[in-house]
Amino acid sequence: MIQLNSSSNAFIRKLDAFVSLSEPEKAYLAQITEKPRFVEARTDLVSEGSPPNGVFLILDGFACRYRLRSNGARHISAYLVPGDLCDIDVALLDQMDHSIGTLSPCQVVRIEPETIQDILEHQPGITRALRMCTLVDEATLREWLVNVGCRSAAERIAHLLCELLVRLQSVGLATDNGYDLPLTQVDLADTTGLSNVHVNRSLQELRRQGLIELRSKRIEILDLSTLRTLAEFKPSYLHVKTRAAA
Amino acid sequence: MIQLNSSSNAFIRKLDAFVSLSEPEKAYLAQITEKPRFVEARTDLVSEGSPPNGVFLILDGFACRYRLRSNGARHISAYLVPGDLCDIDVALLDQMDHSIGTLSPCQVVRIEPETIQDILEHQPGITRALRMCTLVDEATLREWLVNVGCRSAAERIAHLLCELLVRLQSVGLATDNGYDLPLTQVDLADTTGLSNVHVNRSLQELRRQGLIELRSKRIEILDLSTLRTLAEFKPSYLHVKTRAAA
DNA sequence: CGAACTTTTGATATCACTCAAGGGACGTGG
DNA sequence: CCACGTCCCTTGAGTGATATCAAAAGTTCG
Repeated sequence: MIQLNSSSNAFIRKLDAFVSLSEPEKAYLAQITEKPRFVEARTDLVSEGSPPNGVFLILDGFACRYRLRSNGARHISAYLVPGDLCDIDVALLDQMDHSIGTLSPCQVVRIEPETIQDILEHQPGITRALRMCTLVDEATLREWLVNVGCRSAAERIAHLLCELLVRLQSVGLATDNGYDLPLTQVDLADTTGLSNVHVNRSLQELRRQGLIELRSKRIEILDLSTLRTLAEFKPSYLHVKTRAAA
Repeated sequence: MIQLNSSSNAFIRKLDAFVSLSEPEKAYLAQITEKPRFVEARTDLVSEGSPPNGVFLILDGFACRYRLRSNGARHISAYLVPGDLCDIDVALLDQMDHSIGTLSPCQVVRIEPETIQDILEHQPGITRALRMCTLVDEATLREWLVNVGCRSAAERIAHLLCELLVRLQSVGLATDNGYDLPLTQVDLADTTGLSNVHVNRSLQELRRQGLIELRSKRIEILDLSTLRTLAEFKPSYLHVKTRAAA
């Protein structure tokens, strides 16, 4: 288990893992993130079509980027887990091309455009870490595209579960093999491009093979090695120093 | 037809459309991009696993980002068309998590890390334009994910064709309804997550409906409005001032 | 003119979807 | 504390879109 510093939070831990922040940098980040706001599940933080206004940082809970099709179908294109920040350059655009909403109850900080500007101008270390975050977000998006584009249902789900294990471990929110997963099967379906019925059956298949245990929003990965092989999961795209090298 | 300035190229045209470059900025970019290199089709510019070294700019032809699965399957996660530059911050990472290769014969410029550094430090206007390019690339990736995740075969292909029309128009390489498309049906299959056989049948379906004409690497869109409706294509994610508003 | 690649066609197989309904779990109000 | 509603998970049956395999026809290019 990663030992949590009381003055730390998921965001600081995540950035620190990328660039080894100095104490003043940590203090700066702690000050910015000190008053999180509670947001209920299934609430939009940013809506498609609206002008971007500041940037959101998730400190607890799961949020996502998503789009709605005209037939009502939702597609989730990214998860925002604790420590994740939406794009720092988003102010350059005149309107959002997707929405951001919570999936579970969340602790959220909204960062003002002026603060972002201040970081970009006067905090090179933090800026560097944030740029790396953006690159990793992009790599993750590419990985999801590959996932949906050419893997079977069970493989897609397995890949997603492996990815979340690494991401949550890197912010101290997962044990060696398990983590809280506050998503419904419908959420997973909208993420993987499958129907909820088929997600259900694929999860059962993973359980039947003894790879995972999943109930009441908690997952334990019973056989990580086989699950990784099945999903062809190679964590390098996350650019995290994994504790257990693949 | 967009009238091409002889001192201009696709890259300058693209950036200029985002931020209205000054003459000195255009001159700076012209100087950087003055000696393109010819690269044959199906050649890697950057390989997965290798450390990034400089950044590539496509001035003519089609390239792509792709990954290979262990079973040999390829998935294409982005097209690089004339004017497109791969990520300016890529030097922050220690190794590439995907490959970049040409699909058709290309004119390519390699930009040194020092040049990128110089731009980021001393060319705020250009930097701003490049940051917008990155945001658009990310939005495009999200759109592709939605495409593969929840559209039918014909819709996916239609969407891709609509996107390319807008992107190529923005750099003066498409007429109102047509452009050169130097891709094989296998390339399209690896992009859309379909089999090449099914791409072929879907293209026939689009032809049969009188929506497109496609032969010998040239596509004419015969009924753009219907094609857009079919694909549910909304070009806002490209953040381009389209000549024909949707 | 032949070799290699690309597109097209046909036949069959399969994965995943849809529709429909039953069974839990959880919270709320009586 | 029970009754009820709601949301989520699960199961079954039937369907459909897309994959796979195989081979023919067309194209490109040295």
